[in-house]
Amino acid sequence: MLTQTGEYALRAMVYMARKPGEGFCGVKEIAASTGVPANYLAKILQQLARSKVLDSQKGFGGGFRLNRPREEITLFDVIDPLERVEKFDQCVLGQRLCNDQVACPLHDTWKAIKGQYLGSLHSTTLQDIADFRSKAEVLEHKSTSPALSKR
Amino acid sequence: MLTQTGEYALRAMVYMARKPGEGFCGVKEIAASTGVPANYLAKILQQLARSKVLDSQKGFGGGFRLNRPREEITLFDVIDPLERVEKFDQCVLGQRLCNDQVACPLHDTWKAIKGQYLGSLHSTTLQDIADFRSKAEVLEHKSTSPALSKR
DNA sequence: AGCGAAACGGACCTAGTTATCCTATTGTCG
DNA sequence: CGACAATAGGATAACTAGGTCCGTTTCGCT
Repeated sequence: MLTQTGEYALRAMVYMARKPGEGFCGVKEIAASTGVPANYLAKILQQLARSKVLDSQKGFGGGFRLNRPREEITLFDVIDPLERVEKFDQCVLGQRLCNDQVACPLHDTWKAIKGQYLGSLHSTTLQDIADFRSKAEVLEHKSTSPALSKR
Repeated sequence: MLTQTGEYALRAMVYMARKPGEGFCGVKEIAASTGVPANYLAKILQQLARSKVLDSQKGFGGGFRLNRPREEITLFDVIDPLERVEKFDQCVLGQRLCNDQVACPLHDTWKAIKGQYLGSLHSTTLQDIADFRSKAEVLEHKSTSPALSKR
């Protein structure tokens, strides 16, 4: 479903999206909080920076931060630069020619499955994830919730 | 979305499901028709035989065949024995404890995405795929279609 | 200007997946 | 029974993804 790399990227992005404030956060901090190997995470974040999802800053006090507001970054934006998405366009049965007109037996079925998946990735933003509150939290703050007025 | 191995398995199974007759088909035949490396395909089919999706027969005239009627084999049955499905149960964010009660921020979202995918795999049978007719075929046989009376 | 903290980039190592090859083993046919 | 055709299964090679290491560059701070 997700490669290890894609999963790591998601962990880091969710971490950053949920962290209050606008400052840069360092690789070490993110790695420690998400359990991702620091050196490898650095590579991943560099790729995300290259694809303009993240913004990076060298030197003291530097690190990474979201390059756009949370609600404008989808799960697709995070995963797309890291996984072999070109395979998505290729026919599962290996036919050279396979499209809506000339289709392999699996085409319609697989197109639907693929569509659902990509649709979900495209329609879910980091905002949606960041807004999440566990049931425990919801119960705890049910009556006197200041956090919900954020919006 | 699918590993190479899973894709190859699907190709072979669709081929067998669409092939008329009940006899065994050899690895070489399937490999030639689906473009899958023959030796590797043999390994895959052996695994599918071990997981009771296929039936195998050694010796002259031997090969593989579906172990159950087409309509009782789902895409999930084909892919499940070959891919690391245990990962599906693990929290994407890496939390040791993550379930409906105590959940990570991604839990609900990812559960939905996963559910759609697995649901599709479970609800699509080889019969559904085998029944497929391309638009060209549909047009060709539109008026005098004997094939549709199969059911 | 000099120091240290960070990302950047390249080289390299490791492990898992994909693919090949070779030797059994088991079946059919003459 | 012997020849042959097929799967079964083990060993191994090739490739790719995952992961580490180290020197370089860029920045903030004093």
